[in-house]
Amino acid sequence: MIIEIDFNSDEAIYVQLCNQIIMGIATDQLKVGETLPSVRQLADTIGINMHTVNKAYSVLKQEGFLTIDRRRGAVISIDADRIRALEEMKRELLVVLARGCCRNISREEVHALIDEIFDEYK
Amino acid sequence: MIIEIDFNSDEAIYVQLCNQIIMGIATDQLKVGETLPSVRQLADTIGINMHTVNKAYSVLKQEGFLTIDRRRGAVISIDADRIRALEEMKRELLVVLARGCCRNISREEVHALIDEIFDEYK
DNA sequence: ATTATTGTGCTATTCTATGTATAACAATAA
DNA sequence: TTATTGTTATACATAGAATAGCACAATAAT
Repeated sequence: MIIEIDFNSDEAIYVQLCNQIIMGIATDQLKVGETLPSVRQLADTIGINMHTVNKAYSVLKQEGFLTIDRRRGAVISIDADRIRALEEMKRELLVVLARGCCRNISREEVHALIDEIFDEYK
Repeated sequence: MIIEIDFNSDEAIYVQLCNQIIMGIATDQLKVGETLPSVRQLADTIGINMHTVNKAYSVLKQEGFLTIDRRRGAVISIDADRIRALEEMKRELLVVLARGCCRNISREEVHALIDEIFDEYK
């Protein structure tokens, strides 16, 4: 899987890494059970520090997107807490949709956008 | 309009302020043409520094949610660049929906969530 | 068994963002 | 005239982000 970091972004590198990996899972480019590269390996590939990758992995572990096994390394394994996920999603959507609503983006346009994105996801 | 800041949040105070004001516009609690309190006044009400409020207002001005008039102060006035707003919304939704998709949140559940939120908005 | 690689922990440093604090200025309102 | 406004500038303290180097025990590869 190709990971691209925007070093000019105001978003932290480890956050970008987390988001790209999560989007990789959503698009089925990364499948449950697959292993990610070691922190040193991925850091070398991207050209960043080992600890930055380690932080991303730690966050993903904390959020329940992967487990870290001594033997196999970082393994994709979803801990699907649907209730918490729905609550979190609503909190985030409230902010995102407010911006759109102010710009006169209609309910239908958002629905279309959702479908468009879901078609790319599994 | 009531503004509540969570000082234990990891989100910056000025970002919370921006989001609450934008959500205030979306829920029609703040209407176009209305004026916001002066930076010193609002800072005093919330119990934060003047510059923190000023930064929030500056960001909102930059993003096109209000204009700042010497005479009237900060006035709500939406600069509706729909195309840019749609692009920005898609970028944000890609990240939010990926998290939900991994947690097996269905397309229909998201649509329901969108409707639920839009019912609160204008 | 030896070597290499792994995740993890620790300390340290640099840089940036955030929030607070004063002070000052010109423009406007009272 | 006086008070308040938005704005700008500087300074300081704190926290987060990213890098760097070192070390350790556990595992994999040879």
